[in-house]
Amino acid sequence: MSASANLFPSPPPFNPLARTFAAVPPNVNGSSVTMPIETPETVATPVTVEAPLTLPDAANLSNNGSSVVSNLMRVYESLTGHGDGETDLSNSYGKGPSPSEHTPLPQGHPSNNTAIHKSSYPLHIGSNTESATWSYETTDLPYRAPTGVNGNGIRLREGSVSESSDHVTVGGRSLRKRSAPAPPDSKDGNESSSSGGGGKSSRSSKVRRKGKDTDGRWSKRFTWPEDLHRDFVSAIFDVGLKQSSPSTILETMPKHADVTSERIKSHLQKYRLHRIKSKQDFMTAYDATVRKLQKNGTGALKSLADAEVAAHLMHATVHNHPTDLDPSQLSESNDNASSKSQPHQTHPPAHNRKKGSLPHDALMLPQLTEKEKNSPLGTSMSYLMGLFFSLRQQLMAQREHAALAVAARKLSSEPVADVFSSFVHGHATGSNDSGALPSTATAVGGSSTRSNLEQSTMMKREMESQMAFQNKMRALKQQEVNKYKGDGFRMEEQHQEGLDGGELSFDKTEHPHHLATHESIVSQDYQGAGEIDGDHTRGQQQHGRNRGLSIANAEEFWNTDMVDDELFKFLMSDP
DNA sequence: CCCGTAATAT
DNA sequence: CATATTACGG
Repeated sequence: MSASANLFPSPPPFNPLARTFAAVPPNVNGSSVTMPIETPETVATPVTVEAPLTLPDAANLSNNGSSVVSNLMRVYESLTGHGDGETDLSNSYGKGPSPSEHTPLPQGHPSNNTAIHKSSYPLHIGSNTESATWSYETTDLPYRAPTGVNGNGIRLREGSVSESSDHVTVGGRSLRKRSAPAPPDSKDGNESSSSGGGGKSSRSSKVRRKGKDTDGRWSKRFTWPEDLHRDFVSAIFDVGLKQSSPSTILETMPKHADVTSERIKSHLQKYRLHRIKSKQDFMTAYDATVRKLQKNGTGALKSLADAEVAAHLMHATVHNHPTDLDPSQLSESNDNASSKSQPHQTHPPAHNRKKGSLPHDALMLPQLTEKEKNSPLGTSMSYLMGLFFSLRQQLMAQREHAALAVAARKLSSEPVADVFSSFVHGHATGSNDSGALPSTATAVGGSSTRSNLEQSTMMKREMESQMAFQNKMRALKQQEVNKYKGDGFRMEEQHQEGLDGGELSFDKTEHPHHLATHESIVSQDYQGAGEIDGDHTRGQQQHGRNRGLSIANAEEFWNTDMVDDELFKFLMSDP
């Protein structure tokens, strides 16, 4: 009953946003990703998904409210679909399924669930969150509420469903305002503050007051709805954390009545704090684990969670361990029914697949279960998928560009595409992949070093992963933008010149190849989006054995800069 | 006035 | 306890 638990709901990484992206010329030939449908109990049936995305040109990718990040998040959810949440969805919210056309997912897509809360969102893709589970209610108002209208994101107290209709419009008057800081004894009845004395803030309050004692009472305290939070984060991404200030964010973020600079200021503060704490927690756990690993073999591990997983992967990598992380450890999954066979492996055509090496299969994207989605790995997976799709988009776009611009030239299409597929194919899953990703194992026995990370709340988790994600995306975005510049797109040099805003550079990173603790890791991942520093250390470091991007190693993959350099070089390999 | 941080309130 | 709101100092 902890009401508090819901304040910042810790939902699956991302909520399903409508799969609204409508018609996109399926003409997109080329690679399609094959994803095995994997219902917890049902065995997979391969399905090829045409990513139905529309790719605005580079320009569109960057501005207001249409941050790549949030878009991708939607994209992923859409593609992945939230399982027809057997029950939960019951929520009547989206009762009147907005007339909007959902492009039905490619036939056979597991989730044909509906329950989409439509509403116009910045980009064509989006829609609002349909919050079946989380308690907070987001306003129905379309995001950009017509100025003046108060679309309040104010949280509604317990249970009652908000009707957009009734408006508690309270005439301006701040409900409480505390005046003098300290006079120990003087306790002002703050109830009806006299705006007179102490404070000089002549704030035109926009605070709503509780309408009645009865159920529907507005909570005075504003809580950031998930939507806004995302926009917020996206904004940070766009502008860069270090550049982030209430004002900048405010500009970057889609306008919303309830978002004031002060709110942002506050939120930002919290955001930063969380970031720090998360980083510390992670590093601590990571270090600890690494030490253990150095001593005892990997075998000694009883549980793997979060940082431990990372550490483990790292360790394995360094020691050239073929592939470990036996699924057995990781998955404490609840799959009771299916005992042995791992459904996820839908074996395509044929071919004898050797253990370590994969033939030219299509990239198999596991259908994540709810539980998995919440797990660190699952989350990472999500991002990765988003990344993939995004990249695909980019490629398509580039093809078009190329085709148009230089129809004559032969460099029109071919190269790029192949590179991509080779990437996808060549490095797909290692032997272990098994869609069964860990759901953050719970400590076994007594040695539980409960890392707070496990209990992470949305803020935390989302931030962490998003930061990592954002770093990557930022890089990608930047590169793309650079390319599009001048239209002729030559990839020669990327004299990075920040696009709007300033120069951005992602992580400066070093990749000591030793058993690294802190230093290396820290500098990589958690640097946070938009951290800028003068130093542009192009990742010239070679990632020795990193070449194989196995999905299984999502974490590692994700936490490495390899993506920025290697991958891109790979994908966009220029002539 | 804008920001970041610390102190409070909820 | 976590998060939002205010106060305060640069």
